[in-house]
Amino acid sequence: MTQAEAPLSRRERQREATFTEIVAASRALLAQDSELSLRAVAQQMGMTAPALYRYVANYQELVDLVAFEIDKTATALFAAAADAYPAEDPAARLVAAITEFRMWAHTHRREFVLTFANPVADSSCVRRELITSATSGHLMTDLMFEVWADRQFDVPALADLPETVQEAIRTPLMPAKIDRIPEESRGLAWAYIQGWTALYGVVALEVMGHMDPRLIESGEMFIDVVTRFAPSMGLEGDVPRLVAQMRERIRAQSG
Amino acid sequence: MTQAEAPLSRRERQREATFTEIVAASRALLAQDSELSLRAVAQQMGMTAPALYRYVANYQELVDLVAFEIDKTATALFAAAADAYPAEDPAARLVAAITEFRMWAHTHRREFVLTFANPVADSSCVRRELITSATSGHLMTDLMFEVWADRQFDVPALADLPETVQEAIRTPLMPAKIDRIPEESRGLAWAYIQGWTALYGVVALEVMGHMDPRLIESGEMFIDVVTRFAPSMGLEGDVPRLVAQMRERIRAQSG
DNA sequence: CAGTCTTGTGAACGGCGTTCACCGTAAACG
DNA sequence: CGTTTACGGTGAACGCCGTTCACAAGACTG
Repeated sequence: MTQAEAPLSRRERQREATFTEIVAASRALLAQDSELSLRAVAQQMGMTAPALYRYVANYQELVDLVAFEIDKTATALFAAAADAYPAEDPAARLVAAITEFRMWAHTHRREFVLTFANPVADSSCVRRELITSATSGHLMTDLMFEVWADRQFDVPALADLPETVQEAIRTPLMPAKIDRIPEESRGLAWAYIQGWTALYGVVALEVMGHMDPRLIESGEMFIDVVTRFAPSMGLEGDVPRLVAQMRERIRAQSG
Repeated sequence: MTQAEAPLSRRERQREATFTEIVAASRALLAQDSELSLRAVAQQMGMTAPALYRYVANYQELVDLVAFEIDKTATALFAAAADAYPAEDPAARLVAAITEFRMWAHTHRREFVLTFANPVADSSCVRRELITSATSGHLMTDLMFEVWADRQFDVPALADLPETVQEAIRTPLMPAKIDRIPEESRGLAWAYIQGWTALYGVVALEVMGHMDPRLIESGEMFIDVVTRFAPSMGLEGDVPRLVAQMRERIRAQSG
């Protein structure tokens, strides 16, 4: 915004490169299920730990940074899954992204916990700032908006919602691209948060292992949650095919 | 079971006492927001860290032990909250316990994360064993059973549920006292897991801070989740008074 | 009494986040 | 051009952590 073009000086480019290398090294560690530590990251880059403090204020900031980056690349996966379905079928696209989210969470437990189940440090500016611009939130809201544009399902009128909810929706702090939503349908944002809450509940419970292993493996609770939420998006009739779609994706992974 | 009476020898009593002191020291640390570490626990007890290894195999086992104990004492709180309402009003009792759970989670973030949002270590026997006998699960199932006994709301027929769900319900690994449920109503267990998943979603999201602070503070999403779940328990007509009950409890804390 | 088993200790190892003094070198400046 | 400055790195150190191990003192057992 402030800087239209970026006349990155040599130094700045170097610095940028190191930043991305830090993230890459961190993700490599997580991928190979090693512990994420400053020393380990430094070693992976052929540096020593104190050097990292030139780029990051402390350990927590590294975690936040990595979490944000994970969210970004994971979101690309979800988007790709959605793009396997045509724009004319927004319901299938939304379900595809959601299912991909669930599968990703299971194949990337560490990353999931880091990104979505990490108690956001009290007022840690860095994280808050990043969370506000979280990209997975944007994608999901977008996909849900498309479903709404297609089906025009009922959303609660703003006036019917509790005051604090109205405030939260009117000036959202969390990731949401509500600018496309017409004023009279801002209740859609509330529906979005409802859906995200439900989705988060199953997936987190599954990933944390606080659920019957057989239910986790089959994914039936996940399917059930989506199924119960679908009608509120005007998708009653689509439930069978959407369930089939989810089952297929789940089977693809386990088989 | 195997030992009817307990002729606890002096040594055994001493050992038992030390065990409870370990848990107490750990909880004290958590309460004062200190880090939970073997060394800290030992110091709190006037011991040295290695001594703890006489009681606990490793750090994770201490955590599991403490988590189980936290669940136990927290459950007592939830039960007490339920007991503020008469047995003739099982809906109010259930809602009271659930609301208390939510409030407790907020006032005991650390404990909540430790107990309910801790990735259960892969096949760590200790934890699995304890989880199976988790007491909060028992309480909630009981309270929900009472609602069912009162309202006789519809539950899915076992035959209508996916196979893996049937298995999971017939031989539950998770905490649930299903013995009181008549054979033809075992679907109630499924309804219970649905409810727990929804509840877990909001509360975890709130506690982790991955939600608009204003929604967290007002608790409106929590209320919304309960409200949307109530009809499936035959509580459509009770929603207004139950909402009032929740709002009162929430206000009592913040105000 | 002697012997064993239990429960504690202190020292040590390796690893962690973090700080600090220090040093080359690349950029910026006059 | 030379000089100065600031950046990005180092190694050593501090105080934590979980964990191991040899060892000692005490309590039970026969």
